[in-house]
Amino acid sequence: MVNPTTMKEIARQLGVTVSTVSRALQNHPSIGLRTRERVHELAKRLDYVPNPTAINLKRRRTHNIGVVLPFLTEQFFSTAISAIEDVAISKGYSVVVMQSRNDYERERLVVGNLVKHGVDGIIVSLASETQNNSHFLEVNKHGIPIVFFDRVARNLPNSCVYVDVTAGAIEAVEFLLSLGLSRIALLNGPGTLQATDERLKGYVTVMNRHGIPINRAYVRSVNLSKEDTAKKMGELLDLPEPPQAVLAFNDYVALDAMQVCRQRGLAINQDIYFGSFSNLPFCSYLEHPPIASIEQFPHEMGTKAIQLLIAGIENPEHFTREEVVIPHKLIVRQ
Amino acid sequence: MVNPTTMKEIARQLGVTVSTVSRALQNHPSIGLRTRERVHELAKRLDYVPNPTAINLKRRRTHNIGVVLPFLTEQFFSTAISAIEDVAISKGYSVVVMQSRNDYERERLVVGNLVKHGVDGIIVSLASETQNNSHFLEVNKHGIPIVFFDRVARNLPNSCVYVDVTAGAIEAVEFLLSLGLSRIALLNGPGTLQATDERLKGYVTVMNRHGIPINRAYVRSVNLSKEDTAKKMGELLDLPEPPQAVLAFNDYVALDAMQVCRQRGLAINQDIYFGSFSNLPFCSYLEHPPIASIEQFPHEMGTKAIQLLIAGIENPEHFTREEVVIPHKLIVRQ
DNA sequence: AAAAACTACGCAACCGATTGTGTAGCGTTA
DNA sequence: TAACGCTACACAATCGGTTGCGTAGTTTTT
Repeated sequence: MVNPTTMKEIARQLGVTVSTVSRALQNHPSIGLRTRERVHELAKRLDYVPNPTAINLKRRRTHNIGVVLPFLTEQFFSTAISAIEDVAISKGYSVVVMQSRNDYERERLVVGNLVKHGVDGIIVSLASETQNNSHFLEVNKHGIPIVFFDRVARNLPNSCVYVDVTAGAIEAVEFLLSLGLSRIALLNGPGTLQATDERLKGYVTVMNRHGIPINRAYVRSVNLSKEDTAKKMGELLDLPEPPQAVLAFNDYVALDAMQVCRQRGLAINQDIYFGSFSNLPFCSYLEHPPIASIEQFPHEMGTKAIQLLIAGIENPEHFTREEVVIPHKLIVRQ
Repeated sequence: MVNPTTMKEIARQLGVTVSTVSRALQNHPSIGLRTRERVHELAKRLDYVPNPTAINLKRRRTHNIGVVLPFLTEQFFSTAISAIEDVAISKGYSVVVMQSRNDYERERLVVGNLVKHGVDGIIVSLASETQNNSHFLEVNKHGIPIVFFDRVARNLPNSCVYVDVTAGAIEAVEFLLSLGLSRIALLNGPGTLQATDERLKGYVTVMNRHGIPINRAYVRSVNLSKEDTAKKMGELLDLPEPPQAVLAFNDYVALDAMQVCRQRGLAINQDIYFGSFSNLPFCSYLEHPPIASIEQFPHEMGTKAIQLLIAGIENPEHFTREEVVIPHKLIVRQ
């Protein structure tokens, strides 16, 4: 069953040395034509597959790239990974995935695993609970390049790829205002996420710009769980003057919030409007989707992230920190 | 920047041999307490991380598991991977993902990559276009265990995990009939997929059971692309006597087909009903979801698949082919 | 006090490749 | 024909660990 065909075996059967076999398989010019042919032939007959581990040991490279993100099941991330995997394969790398589940401890753990595992580089989208970046400093100390995407840590010396969420939030809020909706709530993400601050900043900017006083009760944080979103949305609706529109942290939050609205008999895009981030593909199947969503192009983000990472892996000497801002786009639905 | 601290370096600084360092780090009893402590101390000071590649080479194990499936972006698969990754981590393995994009050639390629990569085992959900399994025989020849899940190849000597789709189809069709709908169409998958046959078998079984003649025009195959689904659904609606209900290959097909219906002014769950497979979570956000869906429990499938695989990796001598049938469940909505 | 038994390491082979260098054997050149 | 140069391999170190076995030096046993 097992097939431990090694160069040594081929060498033994042919009465030559391992180095000859190695060179023959690489078509090294210093090996005679006859010998080369015999080696290739026998290798094929014995189903020889070079041992990648041995080669990695010699080359001090594994051609493995680790990817750490909150949830594989969120389409935003699976789309990004899909793009990452695509580029990786085309460049001869493999992708090792680990999910943090938005849990700081688990993020530490899996990042450590990747280092122990011996990846050549790591791509990370931060867990929402992460407030401490020491585990990444650790990775840097080992000379393993990191690239952050979407949920980035801009205070670290690593490259990152993200969209200008503040600008996106500004566009989204402006759009909602342009519909004549002035009572706009913000169902924001957890305070640990930079993306949360940025959305808030955009929101505040627009409100100020239009001289609309900010209603503190309209601004709420959710921990991204369905339950918390439902609770916070309920609180918004219970307000004496409930919002006419809600800008949600992302489509998942929007959907969960919209469900609460429907349960209370509110008609989406009529009694209440939603704006959100991500523009997830399945929203196109909804009869009443969020009226506007900021597309963040996860495919492009993933692609850019791995390109930066591979560049960093293959040219460590020319490494320079880069911040790539992927253009976002306001998608208005029907 | 780079940190190539090796045992050799530790040994040199401490004036002992590498074997002593190795044993000290493993807390081998034959190493004196004093020496052991000094080694541990220095190792920590130098940020020593054992080189996994070297260890893998010695142990002839990489603790890597390859997973090949059509699309990471389909929630059914990302849920399965998520479960796989979870178990993998808890057992000390890492997951390398590759998507086949339902393309036979790409499947061959990535399976080959995984072998070259040196994974300890592979989990596969077949590409819809795959009609030839020689690439898996190749893998078997190298003694690398494989476990198939969901889209399985039952003619190979490998274990597999799947749901009884035929039984699911039977339940779904029976349910549609119980609603008084007798003109039921089947928007099936590609003929290369075993799952397609099984759905057909279930469909035929119920129709025969109820003495309903099978209308050949009601049974169509789609290649799972949105366009093809739209085309075939359109053809169904153009029939002189269009179906009252459609059993779709999965939720994606159902959604694409439903969209065509809506565009033609048909009300879902009123003018036409849909049954499908997968019960994707986001269907719960739809106002008019497919009335019934067969839940296939991707999380359980993934979990079972990797358990079988790891068992096969760790006890190759007791390997026995297993076919695990995960119980499905008919979900009726609202 | 000599033999036996430990203790605490060192030595060296090994995992499966890659690669720099050394060298027979043969044909060329002068 | 002796010196020289090629061709086509072999030898051996190396990547970074693991592990069986051997053995000084010390302690325990008789």
